[in-house]
Amino acid sequence: MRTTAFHLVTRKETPQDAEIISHQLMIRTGMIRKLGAGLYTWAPLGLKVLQKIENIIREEMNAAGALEMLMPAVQPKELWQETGRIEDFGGQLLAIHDRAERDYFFGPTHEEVITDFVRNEVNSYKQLPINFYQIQTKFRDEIRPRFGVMRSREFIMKDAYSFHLNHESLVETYEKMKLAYTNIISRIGLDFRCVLADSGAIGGSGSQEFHVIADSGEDAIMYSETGEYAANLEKCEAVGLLDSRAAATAEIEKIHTPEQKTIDSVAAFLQVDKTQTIKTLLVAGVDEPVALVVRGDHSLNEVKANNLASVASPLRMLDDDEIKAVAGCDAGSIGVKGFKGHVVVDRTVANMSDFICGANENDYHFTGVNWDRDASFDEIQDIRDAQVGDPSPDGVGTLNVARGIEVGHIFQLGNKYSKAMNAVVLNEQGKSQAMEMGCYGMGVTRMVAAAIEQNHDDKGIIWPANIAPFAVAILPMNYQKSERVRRTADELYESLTSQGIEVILDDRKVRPGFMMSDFELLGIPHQVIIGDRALDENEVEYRNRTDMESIRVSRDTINDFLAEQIKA
RNA sequence: CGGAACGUGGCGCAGCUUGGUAGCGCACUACAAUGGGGUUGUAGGGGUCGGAGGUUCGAAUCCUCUCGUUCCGACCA
Repeated sequence: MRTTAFHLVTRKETPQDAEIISHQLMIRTGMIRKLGAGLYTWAPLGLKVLQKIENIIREEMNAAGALEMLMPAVQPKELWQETGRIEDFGGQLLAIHDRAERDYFFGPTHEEVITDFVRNEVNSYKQLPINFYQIQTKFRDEIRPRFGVMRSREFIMKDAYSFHLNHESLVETYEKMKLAYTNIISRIGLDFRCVLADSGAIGGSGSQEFHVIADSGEDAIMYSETGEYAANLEKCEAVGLLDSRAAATAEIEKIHTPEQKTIDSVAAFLQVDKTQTIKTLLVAGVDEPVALVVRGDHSLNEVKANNLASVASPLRMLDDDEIKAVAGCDAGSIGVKGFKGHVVVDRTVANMSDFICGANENDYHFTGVNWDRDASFDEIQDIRDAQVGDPSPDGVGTLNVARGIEVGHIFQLGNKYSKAMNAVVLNEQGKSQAMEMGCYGMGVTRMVAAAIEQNHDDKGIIWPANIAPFAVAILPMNYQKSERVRRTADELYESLTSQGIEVILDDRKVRPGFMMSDFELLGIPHQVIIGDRALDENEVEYRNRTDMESIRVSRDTINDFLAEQIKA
């Protein structure tokens, strides 16, 4: 490709509305352009990268035995009524209708459609297991799209759905998909981690997420520093920190604590460590208000709380008026002693003694509180966020934290959808049986952004070799006037192209500095600078985008040299 | 959805307080010089100021409504 025949529009200035580096660089290089909130046009340059990622995904999915197909993006509302997921997805569903006022959703995911397809196509256990996938545009009406294509509303996802006669078969395919995902992200060239995850609105029994490690990641990944354990913070088990409850040593005492409304201020006021205090949070429950109790220095894990049977879903904190009605005081003084309602305590809290809590009366706290003697709880649950330094749940090492970008999520769905939609097969005994399902998502457009987050410097993108839009950039100095430079550049271009190497030759009439800056921004892995200066010695210059060190290479051997570099 | 801000050529911004029918940088076009790190000069093209309504002799500027965008919080590939 010659730049004059390509669409290359770079920008020197950082766009004002781009927060993170990948978004900035994608706009500056001209890979994407914004059409509206969370809507992006993929320019030819961006699409090249996107398609490379798609192809890697295809190859690995095919190799893992999955079958590519394509389902409609627009889905009849009736399908969603069958599974009752309209509520789960809520406002994220883009509702549309046709001229006859029939209702549709623009698909945010395709469990319903595939299950409908399979219930009609698959009738016998002999057709199982089977795994279908597609690479397709999805739409989720995100409340807050941001970070360019990292969290856009319209995006491209690879989604796969597997069907099985039994759980063992599901697990087998699940493991295959896990391996395929590992291969895909490795081939793309990114540093990632597979972690335990909450299944959220998709549902099912078990799931794992694939996170590309990057400081700008929206998720916190907890991992054992010395072991194998890794989990999304929202899923990461927080072990109880006290082995057993010490005997009570203090008498309960009501203390006047004027204007002390936060754990920090109460602890400072009473001159105790925050670990001696507890925090009581009131949320809406299924039957009655629920008090969720965590240690003062811990934070409530809302995903875990949301998953509790006694807690109303979605999780909702009581507002000031409700708190007053339930506890008889304001939010800063709630406590467990005398609390009327369902009380859920964190594992750590269950083992505390002589602790401090609110007195359910404004400006008063209790000290020396002890379970059984002074207060009681209904359940012990893991409801807090794990913290750096906590013991790893698998007993190996302690936890540390990293930021991650979720690029993939695999689920063991079980029969949630097949039961709801009556997707059954006849088993060997001729009996009707709901199929077991797995589903496996991967954010294709997000992967592009994640790759940039992980591979850039102050000059621009540094593409991993397997997804670079071009492998080689030929940068001729004074292409327009120097016959010699022009001929050398053209010859090299033809030669590399004929070998199937993707080359971009910058034949624009621009100054050297401009051209070099542009290609540093674009991040093409291998760059060849052709100028009269080196040609005087029958040489050209080679630079690798990673280290940017110039190497003089003979004009006669540059072709082989490049082929070697690309292979390496 | 709650909180904040912004909307002026393709991009980044000034002008708005103290109304008098638009300006700067980048980009773009032409010519010339330059020719190894976003060079320089000259000459150009392009906007009626998000939209609607109002106040006024007169509105980018004041008022009202509306649409859009972005940022901070709860969701997800």
